[in-house]
Amino acid sequence: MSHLEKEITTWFKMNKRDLPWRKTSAWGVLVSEIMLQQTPVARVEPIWHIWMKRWPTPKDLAAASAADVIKEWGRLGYPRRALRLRECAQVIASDFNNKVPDNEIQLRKLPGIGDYTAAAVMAFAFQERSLVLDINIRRLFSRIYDGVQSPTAAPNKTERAARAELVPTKNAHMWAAATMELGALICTAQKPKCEICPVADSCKWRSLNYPQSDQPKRTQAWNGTDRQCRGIIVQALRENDSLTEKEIKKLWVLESQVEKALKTLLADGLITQSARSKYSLPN
DNA sequence: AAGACGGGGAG
DNA sequence: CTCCCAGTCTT
Repeated sequence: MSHLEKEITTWFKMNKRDLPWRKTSAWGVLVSEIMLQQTPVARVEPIWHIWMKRWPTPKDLAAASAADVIKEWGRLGYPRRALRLRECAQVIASDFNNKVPDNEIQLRKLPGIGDYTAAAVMAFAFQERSLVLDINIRRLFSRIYDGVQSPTAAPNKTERAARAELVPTKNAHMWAAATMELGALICTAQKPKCEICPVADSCKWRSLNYPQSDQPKRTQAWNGTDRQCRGIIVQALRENDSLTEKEIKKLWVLESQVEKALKTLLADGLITQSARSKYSLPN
């Protein structure tokens, strides 16, 4: 075991958070990983508990209505994730005997599961060796090894190869969890806590006296008509049971026709009064 | 390779 | 106000 691995895993055992998805089923891990995509831990926790109680296994979620799924998603953001997670549950229920596949290739094919989530499920649900590269881990290694404050927008081949070299043969899942936790709690994007970091002495960024680097350009959330329409529609879904499966799906499948979908909903009286007043819509 | 896609808490 | 968050999917 390398010096760095020892320091980080020792720190992890002493300082890790007691997160509910660290002691749950593979399905529970998968649900948490989808919810955690671009979404802070603190906001996910309460919703995760509600989902696991209501839909304890894939087939339970597979049987839920799209409207209920959107409603229970609450304010997590990116509500299409909720629909994809439901599709994912339907595939697992029908094609995988209601069991989350323990194979990265098959996981990667499921809707809403990309490189990160497939690797994370392998590590955290099945304790298998995989290359987990989330923003926390990427930032940690960017600083320690590259001396750069912030990682690039997306991992490239070079980065993946370099980080794959670091993944230990034994207890790779703990390496993933520990580096992620260190990135999330100590090696933070803003005001990192270097004075209490267990590997500060090994950090190139620190030894270079913290050179600044531009944050990769993040695409601005678009504030056009379509987005406002989607907000109205989601609002209506949260308050209204009348939307059909087909109508809901149309909102995300036909991205360019959201405004048209909204008009349909208005015409059919499916937009609630509170949504009308919130968005100053005509009655 | 670049954009779209949510929402809210922190500074 | 800007920045950030256990990314994914589509041009």
